[in-house]
Amino acid sequence: MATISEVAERAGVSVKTVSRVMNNYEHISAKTRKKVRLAMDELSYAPSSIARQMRLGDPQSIGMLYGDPGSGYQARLNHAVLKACSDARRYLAVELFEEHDPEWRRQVEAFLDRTKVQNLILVPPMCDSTELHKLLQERGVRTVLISPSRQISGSSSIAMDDRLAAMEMTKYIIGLGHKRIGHIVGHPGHVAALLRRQGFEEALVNAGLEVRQDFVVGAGSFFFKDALACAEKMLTAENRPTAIFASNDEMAAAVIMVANRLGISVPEELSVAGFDNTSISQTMWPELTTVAQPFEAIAREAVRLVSDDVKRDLTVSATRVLPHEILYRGSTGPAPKE
Amino acid sequence: MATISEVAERAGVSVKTVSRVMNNYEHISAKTRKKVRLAMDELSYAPSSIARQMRLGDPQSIGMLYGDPGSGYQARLNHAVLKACSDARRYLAVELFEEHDPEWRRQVEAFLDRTKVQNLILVPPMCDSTELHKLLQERGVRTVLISPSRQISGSSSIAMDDRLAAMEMTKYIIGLGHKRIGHIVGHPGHVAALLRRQGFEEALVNAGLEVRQDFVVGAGSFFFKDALACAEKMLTAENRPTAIFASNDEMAAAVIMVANRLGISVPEELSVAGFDNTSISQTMWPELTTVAQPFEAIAREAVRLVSDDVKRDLTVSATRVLPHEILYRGSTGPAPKE
DNA sequence: GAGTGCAGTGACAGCGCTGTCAAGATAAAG
DNA sequence: CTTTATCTTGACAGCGCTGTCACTGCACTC
Repeated sequence: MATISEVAERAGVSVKTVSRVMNNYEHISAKTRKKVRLAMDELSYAPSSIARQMRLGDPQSIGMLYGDPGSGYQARLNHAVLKACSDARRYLAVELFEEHDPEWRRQVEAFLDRTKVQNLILVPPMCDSTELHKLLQERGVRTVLISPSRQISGSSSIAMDDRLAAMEMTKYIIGLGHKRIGHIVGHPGHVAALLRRQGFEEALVNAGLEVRQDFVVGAGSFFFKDALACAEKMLTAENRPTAIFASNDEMAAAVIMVANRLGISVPEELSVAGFDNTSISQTMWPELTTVAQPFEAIAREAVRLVSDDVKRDLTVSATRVLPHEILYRGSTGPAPKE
Repeated sequence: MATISEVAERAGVSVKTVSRVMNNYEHISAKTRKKVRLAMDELSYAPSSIARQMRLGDPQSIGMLYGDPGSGYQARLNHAVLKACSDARRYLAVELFEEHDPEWRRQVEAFLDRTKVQNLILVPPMCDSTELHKLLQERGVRTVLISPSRQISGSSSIAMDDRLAAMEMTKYIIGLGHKRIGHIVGHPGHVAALLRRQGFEEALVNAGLEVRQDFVVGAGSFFFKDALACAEKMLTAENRPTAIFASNDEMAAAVIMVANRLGISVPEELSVAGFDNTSISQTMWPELTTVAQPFEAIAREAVRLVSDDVKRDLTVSATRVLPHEILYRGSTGPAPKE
């Protein structure tokens, strides 16, 4: 409601000075600053990001390319970014991005033109498109990548430590007494899937357990449907595993499904663990033990990174790794007695 | 890239005239109009919605309050609205809305102030908040409701015919030869759940089948977890149903889960149908027969409704009902022989 | 006491667009 | 051939904000 000039009038200063206070300009006397702050509070003034953006490319504006939230992961992430912006009182311009659309280039350009966004948050899979990065670089748009498969020079990125988390999860399962543990591998094109597998195998090796190759299976995707066959293969094998750690929640849910069908009870006869803490993990019954991606923290950090403080002199691309958490829920339990 | 003044220059007219052409102003000579159009095309000009919004409340701008997309329904709907705006080249301002947040009022007001949005698309459950409507009315914001539980005077709304769809689905199941059909009721606070139940019962009655009250159960929610018990109750009953129609996909998935556990094969011994066509319906195996909400059409219509053409003289609130579709997939089949 | 430097502030313009008003052009009317 | 009504167009201002530049003090120097 309140406009900047009302604040200025109330504080008895010029409009420009109010602007300076807002943007933490250096050369402002403490007294003036306080006066302005007070006036702003009294009028509960919030700057209009619209007007800011108008000033040809407000460096404050944030954009996000929004993929199809078909997967729980996408949905959670999009939501988290939205929330982080909302909390930070930052305006988020959202644009749909359809990978397969041959028009995507035009779409993105139109988006940038319309919104004059200078900062873009890119989530998977958009963050791995070389073409997209080239376009953005040409246009001088700064990007922050969330869990990219590889570094892009000039972009900082934020991720969690998939390998470590997978290791911890596996260690936990081993700690429950399990000896025969299976893993369902995710999409091999995603680095995350590889890292999770690595962490899994590493934990087994560390514990002196054998890595049975017939217990590390994957169907080339992250999908429920494809995981069904993998789970079936493992669970009908001789000396079947007593625990299965899937590369994501959806596939873990498939394991539970198959176990149900085969009359194997979870967690009594089979422990199941997933990864991501997406909605399906609590939809299932028993609820899935899983790795909680720090979605909220990741999003908050992303917003922070595109903010003023962080100078863009980093030609070196920094990666920030955020801590995860393991959620112990009903789908895992002590290994059954032989 | 191109700005309005470039277009004006190229067309040899004033900036204002270009603006008039864009907005389909009446008194423009055909010749001028054509010239301007041509110049716009040549420069592939797209108006900056930012600048428009700046002109204090661009009536073109659309906003949306964005709920937690935890459920597949929410995610699909949000995505569809986003896509519709993108296709219509309309700028969508998105704001998170947390029902339980005591600060919601402030949040929404700040959002409206910041963005000057004049049109708001409201999806469930936001579209049913009396408080919210009061606030929006005070501020003169026009709203379009998607699948509201009840009419709000002054707002037009868009919905599908839940009752009819449920009837059709049930009729289809009956057509497959099923005689004992169960229904899992959704959240009784949602009108959709009630309508679906009505449609179900109506179809049974029409077919001369008995409505067994022990086969119409609900646990007061739309959740997977709660549906498990309902399914179990029905499936362990004597003379169990040979088909179960759940009020949404998530609960239908739960039915499949329970069936698996009980060694009842789907669809050979039990047909299962859901509602909504959310992602879980294709995540499941067999894939769920379900009612496809016309998400895309609903969203497109919503965008159309907030557009200029439709005058806001409708003090009467019109409801537009969009056609649904039934998706026949693997989870339903002919009734087993007795 | 005049010169230099910088902290602190404001006047002004302009981002891309549209509402207002008024002028010029044309058509209809007298 | 004027007068009036109507159509078509442009000049101008201003939405809320920030970059630029220029100005005022005051603290130092020599």
